[in-house]
Amino acid sequence: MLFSKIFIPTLKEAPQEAEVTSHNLMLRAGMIRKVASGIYTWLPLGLKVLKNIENIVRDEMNASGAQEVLMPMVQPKELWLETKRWEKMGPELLRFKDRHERDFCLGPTHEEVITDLVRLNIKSYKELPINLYQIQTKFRDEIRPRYGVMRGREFLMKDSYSFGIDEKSLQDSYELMRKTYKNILEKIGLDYKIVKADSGAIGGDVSEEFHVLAENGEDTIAVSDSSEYAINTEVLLKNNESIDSLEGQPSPDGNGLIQIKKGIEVGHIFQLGKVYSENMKATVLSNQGNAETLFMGCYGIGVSRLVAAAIEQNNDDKGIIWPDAIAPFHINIISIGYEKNKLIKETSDKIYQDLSKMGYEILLDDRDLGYGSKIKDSELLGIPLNIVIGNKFVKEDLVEIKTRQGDSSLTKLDDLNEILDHYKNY
RNA sequence: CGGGGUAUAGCGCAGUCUGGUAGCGCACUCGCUUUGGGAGCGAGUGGUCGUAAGUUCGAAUCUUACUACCCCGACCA
Repeated sequence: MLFSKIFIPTLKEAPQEAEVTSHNLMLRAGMIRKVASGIYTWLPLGLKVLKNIENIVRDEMNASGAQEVLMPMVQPKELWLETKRWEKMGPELLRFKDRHERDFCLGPTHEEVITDLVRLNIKSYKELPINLYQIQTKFRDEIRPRYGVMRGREFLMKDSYSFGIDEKSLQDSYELMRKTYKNILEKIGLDYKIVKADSGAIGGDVSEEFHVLAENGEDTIAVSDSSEYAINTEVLLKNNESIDSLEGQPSPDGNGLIQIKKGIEVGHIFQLGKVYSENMKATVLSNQGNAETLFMGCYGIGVSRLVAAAIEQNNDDKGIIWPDAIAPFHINIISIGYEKNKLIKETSDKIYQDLSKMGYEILLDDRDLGYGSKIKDSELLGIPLNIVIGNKFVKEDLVEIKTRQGDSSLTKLDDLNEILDHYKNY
């Protein structure tokens, strides 16, 4: 894409509304704009990243055997009455009436709708286990939305729900999702921890959170310094103990000492058991011909939150540093004098074509600006690799290859393929 | 909901104390010169100063009420 044509309204100065790094950078890089508190429009650059993450999530979910569906955002009161959540949930459940005075809510989650779907359409143990998921906009009227899309009211979430005939089936589904979530976070390229958690209001027995480690994380987690063990400090702390008192204590799993870290919760997996299926009478016939209540699990990933989390974990004072797998563009061709110098234009266009054919997402900065402006923007946007074509090319036949991390080298254009092979591990 | 803060051009700000009809930087438009770390000169565009009411000859400025947004807390997949 040509930089001069794509809609990326970057900001030189930090907007006063953003105090958190990822929020600040998403606004400055022209990824999002606010419509109301906790409600955002995604602009082309932000949307590309969002879609990249969404597609990784989708690929891994499909690979696990889960099937994609799309449920409505608007849900009728009647289903929520069945699980008693119409009364239990507070104002975070946004309720309204249609023109016939019938009550509805905006879906903050979809246990009711999915359980209704399954109980009406799955009748035999032979159709189980099944795992259905969607990637969809959720709405929760948070008490205090904050930090941009990190804690928005409207946000994109992948939520999936597994149904099985017995406890064993649930555990298998849970383990499969646990593995799938690890694959997703590793593929995106983030440093994370699986954290033992309080299952909270959703109910059920077993639950673990996936936290992306970052200094600005909202949650404080205790991790062992010598094992994989991690636990949410909310679970660990008893009567008025301070978080600091945990640091250096023996880890509860018996391995090493506790370290306190900050994390951003990007995923949560639950073994719900029969909580919802009992309330909603979701049963199938077993091989004995008996009606058996379904065992249910639910698994969420905050797709839009992952965008912010990735930035929180990967940035410097110049801007964003995207992991290759989710970068909006892999390579930025910084062409200095594009409109004025025919050789530079033709060479830039040629490289653009060649690299695009190789499967890279390419940005070509054709704007009538100097090197400084262009490299600053590229650094702000976090594009992993830059190819600079300017007067060094005209005079000495050299282009500069410069990574977002700061490595740079000059090379003849002939060597480009070889150089790029080095960065080809996307 | 409790506490704190902000609201003046697209963004960042000054002007408010001490009332006199709005300004700076960046961005944007046009022209010329520039082009390897956010270019220069010249000429321009853009604001009923968050909303409403009040005080006053006169309000961005004083008074009152309201709203929106941000931060801390409670809360939260």
